[in-house]
Amino acid sequence: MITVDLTKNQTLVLNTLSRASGPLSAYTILDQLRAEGFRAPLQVYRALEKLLERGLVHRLESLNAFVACAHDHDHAHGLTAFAICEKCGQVSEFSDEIVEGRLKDWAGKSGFRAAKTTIEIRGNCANCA
Amino acid sequence: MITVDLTKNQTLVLNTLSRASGPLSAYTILDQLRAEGFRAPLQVYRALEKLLERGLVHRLESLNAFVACAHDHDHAHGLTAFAICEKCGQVSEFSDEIVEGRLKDWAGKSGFRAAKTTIEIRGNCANCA
DNA sequence: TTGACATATGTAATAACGTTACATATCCAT
DNA sequence: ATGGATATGTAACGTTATTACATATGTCAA
Ligand SMILES: [Zn+2]
Ligand SMILES: [Zn+2]
Ligand SMILES: [Zn+2]
Ligand SMILES: [Zn+2]
Repeated sequence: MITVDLTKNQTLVLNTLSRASGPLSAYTILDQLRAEGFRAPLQVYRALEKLLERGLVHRLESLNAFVACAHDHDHAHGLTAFAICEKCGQVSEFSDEIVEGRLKDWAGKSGFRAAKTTIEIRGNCANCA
Repeated sequence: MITVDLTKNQTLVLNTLSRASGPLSAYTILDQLRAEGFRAPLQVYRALEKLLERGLVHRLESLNAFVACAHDHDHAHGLTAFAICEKCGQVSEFSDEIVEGRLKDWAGKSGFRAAKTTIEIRGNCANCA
């Protein structure tokens, strides 16, 4: 398994997300990286694009925000679901083969060719509920 | 079962979505309703808010867009999943009790209190694949 | 080494999506 | 009639994402 090095900007963005306790918007990342020389949103979006491709970062569609992958290595993701606490911002990442299978079954029966699936549960985590 | 009448603006927005062949953004709805006197985004967002509460409209988080509910009556929704064709824009709405149960199980084990769950499959429909 | 190509970066401007604030109107129950 | 709840009108603003164009850097083959 080959691992391509991250570029400078990709590394800065990934480190910012990894240090954060919850999801960050692209503009929050930008603000946190101004000290490192970032000046424009595109610098963040371009880095995010590559990090997303490699599965090192996930986009939370219901939040328009991004999180570092909870897994510590660059593994292939199956279908990943996210539980997002609306109080403390904590995000839990989990997979369920049965859910994945059922959605695959639906796609098979319907002739739908799935490219990307989003599962996001909004609510309150055990600590906050 | 009581049914509260929709207001004028709610009716206009719902009709616009019902006539559309796919999801519409709030600003597209606004543009289509300028002839009816709409002038500002808030007129659309306020109508959408009520329509979403009543389950007559759904928000597609991964698209920042809205669709009329595919069911012709104002029924209670279980967990609803959406399959969105990225080529023709067609949206299929379906439910799966097993998926719903598995996610509930995960929440139960984790102590997570779910408020709203989003499932969206992006890809190509049978006609477009 | 040089030129050609792909990839990465810098910057400004603009587009797209959503909310806050405040004023006015309408409906309905007392 | 009047007070409160709901709906509407309008402007201004805030947030999220993309387009366009220029510059820089790395790789590879001639
Ligand atoms: Zn992950
Ligand atoms: Zn929490
Ligand atoms: Zn529906
Ligand atoms: Zn299609």
